[in-house]
Amino acid sequence: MEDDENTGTDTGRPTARARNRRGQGARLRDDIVAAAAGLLAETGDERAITLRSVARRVGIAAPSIYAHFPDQPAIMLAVVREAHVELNGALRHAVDRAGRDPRERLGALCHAYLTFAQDHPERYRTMFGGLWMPALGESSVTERDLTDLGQESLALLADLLAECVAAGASASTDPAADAVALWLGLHGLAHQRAVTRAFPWPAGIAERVITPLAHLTT
Amino acid sequence: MEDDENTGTDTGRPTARARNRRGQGARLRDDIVAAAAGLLAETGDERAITLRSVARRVGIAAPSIYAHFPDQPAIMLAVVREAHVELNGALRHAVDRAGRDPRERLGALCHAYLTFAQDHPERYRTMFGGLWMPALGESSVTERDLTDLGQESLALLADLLAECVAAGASASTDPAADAVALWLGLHGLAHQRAVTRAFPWPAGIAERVITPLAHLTT
DNA sequence: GTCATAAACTTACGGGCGTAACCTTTGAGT
DNA sequence: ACTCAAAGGTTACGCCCGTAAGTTTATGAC
Repeated sequence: MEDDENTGTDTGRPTARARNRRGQGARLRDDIVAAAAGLLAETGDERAITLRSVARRVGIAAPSIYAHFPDQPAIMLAVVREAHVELNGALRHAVDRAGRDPRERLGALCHAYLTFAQDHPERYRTMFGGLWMPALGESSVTERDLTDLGQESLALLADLLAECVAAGASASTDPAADAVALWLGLHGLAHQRAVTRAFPWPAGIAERVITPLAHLTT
Repeated sequence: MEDDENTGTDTGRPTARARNRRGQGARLRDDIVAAAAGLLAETGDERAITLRSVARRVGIAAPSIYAHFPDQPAIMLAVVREAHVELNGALRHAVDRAGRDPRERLGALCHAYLTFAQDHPERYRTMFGGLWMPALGESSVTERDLTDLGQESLALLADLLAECVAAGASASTDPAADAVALWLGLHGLAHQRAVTRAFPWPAGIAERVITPLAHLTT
């Protein structure tokens, strides 16, 4: 039936991959991460990211992953790291495009955050859903690896909020702490949107969250 | 080595279960849900809830679950439903104990919500994390089953916020919509706490979220 | 007592998974 | 030209999973 040489085991490798050059072994690492990210985007289910499925997609044998990742959680961590880099880039880009008014810059940041989550729900869920970490002690991923992840975007948010305070656009008395509160509101909205598409959202829910939490002056 | 009669297959049934009486077949259903909930609480990983693991814990054979649940997602839904009932009970209890001052009643509700999430992180994650639903079209669980789940507690929150407005304790102009915003803030905090224990929480983060979102008057 | 039937069991198949142990290709340096 | 290690492949073991098909047990109505 199949004219292929599927003689025995599960070498379900559709795209035979060209072997890398001598020093280029690390390029496979990036391909593995990209494949995992693609798998996540297509299936929307992080359970679909398994050593074998990733290997199949890359076009390599499953054990070949061991040379680059000790674990499946390690792959996850790499995917999440990359996603955070992308998120931070999108946030910075949005802030830069927003001009100089601190209030508009903060608004741009918040909306870019929400847009990112809405455009890539499965990625957002994986970044913050924390499902792949319960087996933490058994995996190669440490707790520090996780806590450091969101700090950059949070710092960006805190900076912009402080800008708003300095410009008189926000009445916050503790921008660093209120930035956390604001982020929590954004996260709640972003996460819930990423989880259930069907929810009776009131109109203008984003502003209803952002304006009070940022203590924006009317 | 094992003096047990493990003759062949995986009937790893440690606690031989007494067969139910004629009309009491539905009691096993409750036991299944309880076992799944226990499994979730102990492992903290909803992936650990599988047909076979649940069956092992109940003390029945895996296929016997089919008589009560068509799916593994169906078990999940039952667990989440029960958890929501429990949450609503806890919220009501807290509100009742809080006396008559609307503002204190609202505060009690919010803190009870956060406490529930902190006391049962894995349950909270499962209730709102939405990991078990990606394979939605393939399972017996419909989208309606999910959207209806949080409505009761949300309605309770909206009622209390309206009470606060009536008593002059809140400046909200649209309690129903602001209740959603307030819930999102609570959810963001609760979820993040349920996901990562290690996070640089500022002091009084809960009030920092609740007070602005509820538009509480100082 | 008998006996239909609810309640649950047994067996078995096919598949996916992680990973240990070993083997092959290939290109760079000599 | 030859080697040798990097990069990756092969095979295989053991485990767990969902579920289809048929079978046993014991309860309660007659």
